[in-house]
Amino acid sequence: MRLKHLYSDAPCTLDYDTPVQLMVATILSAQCTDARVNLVTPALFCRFPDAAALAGADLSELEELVRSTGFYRNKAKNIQAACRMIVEDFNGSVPQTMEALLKLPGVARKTANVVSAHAFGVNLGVTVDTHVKRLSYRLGLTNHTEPVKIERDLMKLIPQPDWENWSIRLIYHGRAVCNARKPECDRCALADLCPSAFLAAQPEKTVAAQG
DNA sequence: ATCCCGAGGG
DNA sequence: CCCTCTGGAT
Repeated sequence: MRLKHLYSDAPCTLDYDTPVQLMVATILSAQCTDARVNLVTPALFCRFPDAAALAGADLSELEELVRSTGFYRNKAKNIQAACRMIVEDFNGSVPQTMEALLKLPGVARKTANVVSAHAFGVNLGVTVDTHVKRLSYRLGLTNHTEPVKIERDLMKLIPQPDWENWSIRLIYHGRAVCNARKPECDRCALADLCPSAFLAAQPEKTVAAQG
């Protein structure tokens, strides 16, 4: 199995003006679809365009602006705290190491991976989220259930010289094509190699089979 | 009802 | 491991 063949027609970049905006949008995307994040970010970044503005924002106004993305109280508080830390400790820029990124409130491994890959073109690791787990399991890329072991297995399959964006591609493919409810095997580049593809005609059995 | 590019805390 | 936080789409 060569992951080189895992090409989706999905964009591997998120179009935001600055790394700070990308980080904010990524925090907002937790347990929330991109479409809804894209609905709130224009007004959000018009009102509070950078880390300094977000750091000084009125918290309740910030909460209202991001309300529809869910978990909005946590997200607003974390975004503001992260931006304050960026202003005070990181010279106004999103830090570029995993160690520093993890210090930002609301940023853990998954968000750090996505921010780094999108904003800086550097993969700090393979993000093993619910989508990547499902995709890896269906494709038989791993026998394991622990994210650390799945990550290790995936690392072996990713072409190392140019593995930038692979973390993102895996997530996106798992979300958009190899999705939980109705996997779109007819537009999956790996369908002919996938032991689960034939179940696509019976989506309820596919989901049940994944446990 | 179930899920969504999760994080933080116990 | 568990739980909580939240709104919206399907």
